[in-house]
Amino acid sequence: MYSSELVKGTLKTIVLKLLSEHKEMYGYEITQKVKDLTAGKIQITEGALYPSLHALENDGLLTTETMNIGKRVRKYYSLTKKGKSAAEEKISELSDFLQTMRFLLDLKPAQE
Amino acid sequence: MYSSELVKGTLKTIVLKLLSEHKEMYGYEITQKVKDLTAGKIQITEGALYPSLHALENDGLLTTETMNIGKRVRKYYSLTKKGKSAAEEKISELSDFLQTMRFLLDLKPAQE
DNA sequence: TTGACATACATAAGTTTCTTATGTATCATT
DNA sequence: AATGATACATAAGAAACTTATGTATGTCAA
Repeated sequence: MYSSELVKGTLKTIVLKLLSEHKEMYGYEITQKVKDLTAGKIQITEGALYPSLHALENDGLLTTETMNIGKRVRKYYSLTKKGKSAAEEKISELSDFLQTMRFLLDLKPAQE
Repeated sequence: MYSSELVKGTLKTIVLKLLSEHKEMYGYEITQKVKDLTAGKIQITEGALYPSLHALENDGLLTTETMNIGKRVRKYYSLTKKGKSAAEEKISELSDFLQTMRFLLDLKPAQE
């Protein structure tokens, strides 16, 4: 598990990335997918995810479709057109950021 | 410039990394170094840096030495022994995290 | 058959870590 | 003498979480 400050800030981008690969996913599914893909190193809590999904929907990046599974309800999220381009931007920004951070971490000792 | 949520959470690790390469640095120097190294893409504000430095010092990871430059004061920070091992841990955690995030971003569309 | 755990949604209070604003002061340049 | 860079500092407010709690269904083992 990574310290939470690190993961903080990447949640929405992760969600947008997953939805750009999966057409539609529901909240709980997203938490499990991330957990699986990262071997448990990133665990999205529901307290973080649901408000985040609601915010993305409010911003018009996601639409929802509610399904009844037996007596339970599932809310499937998918990218809107706006969401697709936002996803691309966010993903590319994060990608760029990762490279910059990689560069910083690879610095060699300054001769002093 | 990256959106601030992204950079959030990496500040202390960046500081520890720089100090593990430079023996001693003062606050303003750190802000300039990061700006230079990242071509302005990461700009650490003083409102973020100074409290963060104070916290690291409080946790026993940094020690300070005050220098007089003309009539001005500079506060040089350097890693303590505890700071050195904390730096290694933080850097390796961030490095691991970057790899995990890279993996997530490289995912291909799931056949659906 | 009941207790534990997984599935599935949701929200609210509290915390951390920033941003933004402000303050003080020195130094160099125009 | 005014501007911008250098150099420290702190405080109020915002953002994005964590932690706790609530509701409810489904599954499985003892």
